[in-house]
Amino acid sequence: MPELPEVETIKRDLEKEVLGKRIKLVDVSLDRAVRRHPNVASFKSKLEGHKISFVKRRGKYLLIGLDNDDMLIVHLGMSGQLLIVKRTRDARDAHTHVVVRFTQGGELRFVDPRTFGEMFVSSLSQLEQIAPELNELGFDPLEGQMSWINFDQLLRQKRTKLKSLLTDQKFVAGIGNIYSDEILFAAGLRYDRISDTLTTQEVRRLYRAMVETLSEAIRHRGSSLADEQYKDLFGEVGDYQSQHQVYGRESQPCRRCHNKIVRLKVNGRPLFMCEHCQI
DNA sequence: ACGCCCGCCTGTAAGC
DNA sequence: TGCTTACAGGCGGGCG
Repeated sequence: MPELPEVETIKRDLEKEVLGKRIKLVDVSLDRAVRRHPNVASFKSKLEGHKISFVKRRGKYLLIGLDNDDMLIVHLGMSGQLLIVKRTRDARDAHTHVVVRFTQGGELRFVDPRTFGEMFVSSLSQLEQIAPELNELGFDPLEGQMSWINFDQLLRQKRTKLKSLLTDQKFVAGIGNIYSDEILFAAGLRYDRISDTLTTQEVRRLYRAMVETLSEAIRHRGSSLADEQYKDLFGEVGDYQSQHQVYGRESQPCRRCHNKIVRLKVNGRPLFMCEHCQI
């Protein structure tokens, strides 16, 4: 579920809410939520007593730094939520698997019905051992440095359909099924165009579409689809779904040309596009 | 080496 | 009405 804009929204709010707080105790009610650890106790003991020193995002991962070399790393999978709760006696939502309580009061709850999400603790130096995929992430579309010229070189090193490439975390980190469709529409490109055959102008359009779509989505605090799985730290839904051009708009008129948006199944996943605007 | 499919889970909603 | 089936934002592993 949560892609870069949703994770970034959570990251920014986490910075305001948990920076400097000390972890008093950790309660794990589903072992699977901390499955990278040999046992629950090893997860708890790495957190309890430590103070939170930074919050970062890498792709769809949240990194919550501690006052030693360790980080609490969170991946929300498809249905994970992080919630800040001020009153710790308030009833926990169903599927609350991990609770991190602070000495200053309040707690952070990890809720995840489908259990694809997870939490684990690692230092930077242990990451390669514990979670190698984090070290293999591609560039972050919103972290400066990259220009469309670099992007052009990266695209030409591959011969892959654009949809697969945009959702490949090793190529570019943070884009999933929703935003790849929105980006391709904004760029006016079909999902099955091959990455090393784009014209210079098309590469520029794709790069621009990627940066602008993701930035706009963050401005709207992410997308919450019909089932409202995505909620921010405070349990509020995002707003960007109202700006979607294609995702979830099957058979509705394209906002640009008024042709019907089509829904396809590509690599086993739903894909939405305008066959007139995307070439 | 790469692309594609499956499985991991559970809640929801459509279909019969 | 109620049971069954398909499907969903992600990702890693295995197969061809």
